[in-house]
Amino acid sequence: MYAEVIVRSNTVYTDNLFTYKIPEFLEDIVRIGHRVLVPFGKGNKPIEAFVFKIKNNFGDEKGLEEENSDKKFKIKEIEDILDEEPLFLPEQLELVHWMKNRYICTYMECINMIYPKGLKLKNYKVAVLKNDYLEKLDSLSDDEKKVAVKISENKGKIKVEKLKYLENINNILHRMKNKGVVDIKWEYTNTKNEKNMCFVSLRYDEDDTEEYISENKIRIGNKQREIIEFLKLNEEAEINDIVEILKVSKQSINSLKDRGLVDFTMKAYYRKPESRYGAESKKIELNEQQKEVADIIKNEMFEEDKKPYILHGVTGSGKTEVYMDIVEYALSQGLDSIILVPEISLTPQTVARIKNRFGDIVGVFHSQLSEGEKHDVFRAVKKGEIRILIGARSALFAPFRSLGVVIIDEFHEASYKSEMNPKFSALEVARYMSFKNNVTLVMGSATPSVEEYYKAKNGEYKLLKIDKRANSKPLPKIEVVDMKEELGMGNKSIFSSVLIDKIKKNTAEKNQTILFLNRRGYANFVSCRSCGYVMKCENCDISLTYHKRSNSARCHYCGYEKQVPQECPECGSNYLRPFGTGTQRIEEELKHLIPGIRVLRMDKDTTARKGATEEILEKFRNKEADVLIGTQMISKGLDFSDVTLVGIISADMMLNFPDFKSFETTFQLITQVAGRAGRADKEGEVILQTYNTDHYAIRCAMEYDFEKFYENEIKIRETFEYPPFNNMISVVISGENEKLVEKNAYSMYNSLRYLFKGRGIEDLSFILGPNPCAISRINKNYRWQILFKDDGVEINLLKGIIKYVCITKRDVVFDKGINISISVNPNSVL
DNA sequence: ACTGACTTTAGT
DNA sequence: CTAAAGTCAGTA
Repeated sequence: MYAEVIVRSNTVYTDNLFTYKIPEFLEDIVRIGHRVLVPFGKGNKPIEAFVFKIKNNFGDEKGLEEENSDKKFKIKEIEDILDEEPLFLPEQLELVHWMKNRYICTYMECINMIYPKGLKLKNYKVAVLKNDYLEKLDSLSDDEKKVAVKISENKGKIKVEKLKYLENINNILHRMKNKGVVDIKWEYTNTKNEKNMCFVSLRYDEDDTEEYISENKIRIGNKQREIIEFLKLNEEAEINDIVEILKVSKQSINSLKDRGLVDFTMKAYYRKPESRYGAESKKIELNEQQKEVADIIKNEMFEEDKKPYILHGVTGSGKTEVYMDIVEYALSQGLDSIILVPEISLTPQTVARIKNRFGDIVGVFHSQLSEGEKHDVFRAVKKGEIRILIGARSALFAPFRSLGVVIIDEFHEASYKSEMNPKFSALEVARYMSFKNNVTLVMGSATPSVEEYYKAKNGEYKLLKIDKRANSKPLPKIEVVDMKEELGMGNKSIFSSVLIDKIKKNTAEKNQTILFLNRRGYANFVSCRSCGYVMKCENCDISLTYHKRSNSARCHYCGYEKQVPQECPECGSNYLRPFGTGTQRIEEELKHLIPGIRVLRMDKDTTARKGATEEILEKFRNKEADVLIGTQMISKGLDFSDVTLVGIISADMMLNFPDFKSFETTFQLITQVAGRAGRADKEGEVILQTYNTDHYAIRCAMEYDFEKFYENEIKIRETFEYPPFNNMISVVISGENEKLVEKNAYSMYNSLRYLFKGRGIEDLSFILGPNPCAISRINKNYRWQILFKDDGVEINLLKGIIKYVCITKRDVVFDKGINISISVNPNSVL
């Protein structure tokens, strides 16, 4: 029998299935999904591998019989299994296979998603002295003798790593090996990054213990006596606690165990990621609309060919309640659920609500967990201790055995597309899972993405709507303020007079206000009024943002920071000034305009510290502030009952972003931010400041007319052949050497042209570029891009050729020091 | 990419 | 002629 495995190595060159023979002793044991140990490479280095397929014979398709094929390879044997049970379920490996093809990445990158590195295989080389080395000692040179002595001091065996401090050690060892003094071997350890706690308890009850002691004439020391007395009072105690409390040694506890007085029980210990979420538990009766939607989904849960659902519910319509109702039903039917949220740290409220409703069976999974913590969560899922997992996109890969429901909240969010390999879209993966395993998929949003809505209209999803708020209040009225007029009336402030008046009034009435601006820092950029010089990052092609507190200019891409000089470095004038508006400036001006107002600011600068987000939100909830100023972060999921006013400072900022999704983003952000107002008993209102009052994204948002916005937007997408009408693939070529990057971009283009020509494709208008990226330099790396649309070319052929050029023939096409990043349907093409 | 094997060069 | 440095190809 043979196994096809994926080997763990961090290169693209070994991204194939490798065939190994299954030794007889493992034939009945090895299964698909097992982690095994295989010898790899010329040195037969022991490495970790994952069993993908098991076959009775091998090479039947390709004619690779051992005898007559000239391309035959020598087959090695699997050395051993690394875990008793297979690590992966077969459907997980199918998913890996699908993702690899879909997102043009390696097997290992996909495996890393379903396998947080809690188990590790460490391999290392050792030098072993041969038994008869003393006889050959005379033939050794001085440095060789030194090494021999060193090894013998180390009981005749040493990790080569530990000799690295000696110069030329590899050559010395090589010579010693030739002289027959040492052996060089590979060894490994298989470590589990799992913690167990050892609990100690008495084997017999109190009286029987004393009887046992006297019967067996056991002599007990003072310390041990203490331990026994302690255990009589405490049924069970963790071993480290006993050591701590009684100031005894582990040895004394062990000796009690050896003499049969106490028992040890090992229990899995899970690193508990701190969970400080406000507790607020109120079971809410679903209203009619909510119930209707939930019932449809619940009734179809066991139907074979149901479609995924898009739940289009206005802000404040209580989608979370619907989700919970569905999850509860699934649970009652023995099915597990995954709930995805955009960025877990931003929605502690949602997490808290779900935890309060379902208790201990709720797990949390997100990218800020350490690898060990992730491993623990997956382990608990596997054991069935977690039945409901709430988390960011990677929570999708949790090893549930009977997954019934996947819910994706705010599915329009960009963060569902991974920026790292595998650059997967959580929506696509969830859809794949729902088709493959008949999972109920519910994707909810107040502002569905144009792409998915288009698919829904084409019947790929079942569209469900909730158009009333749960509090049966109307959506907050949005008032548009034309900032051009304000300027005409002589108001140069960033606040319109209407907004300031409303904030004052709202504060006086003890209500709270949220102000939204999509830019952190104090000012957009620092520029010289005299010569037009703009301060730029030294590592990136980005103008620096002004931060007032440190009087410095910062790069929001790489973190570069520089003091703002007194004089302009170009012309020497002292007219260097910050321009534009950021959240810091809003805070400052607001405090200036309304003395005594209490303001909280929430952006990447104030939430960098762990737990800071929760702190700020908690303060705001406790009404320690009148106004919350924030960026994107405050647009999602926040639910404060006293917020009755929302101000959107500058809606144009996002509108003018050079990306085909910028209108959609603007519409979504306005709708979402506006939705923060008036969520409880009080009605809310929204002030929207803009220079662009006539833009359809703003007009439609103002009227809460999603359909109208969609109709406008989809026409534009169609005209310009953007998604959903085409798939786009972006390949970014980057590196520190500007000329080399350009050269490589062109050499990639030429390879592509050659390959397409070979297939009779002459018209290459579906390839855009190569061009420098819109942000032409990030972190010292120059960036060029080639864009593809699958227009006039079959997507799989396109992918196949990109993969061939960028991965298979990578070292032929590209120079060293060049990075390639491939993204299928990227969020942005900057 | 890494590693072992093979090739060339430098040094006595 | 040997040791060290450089080059190359395969990974089952």
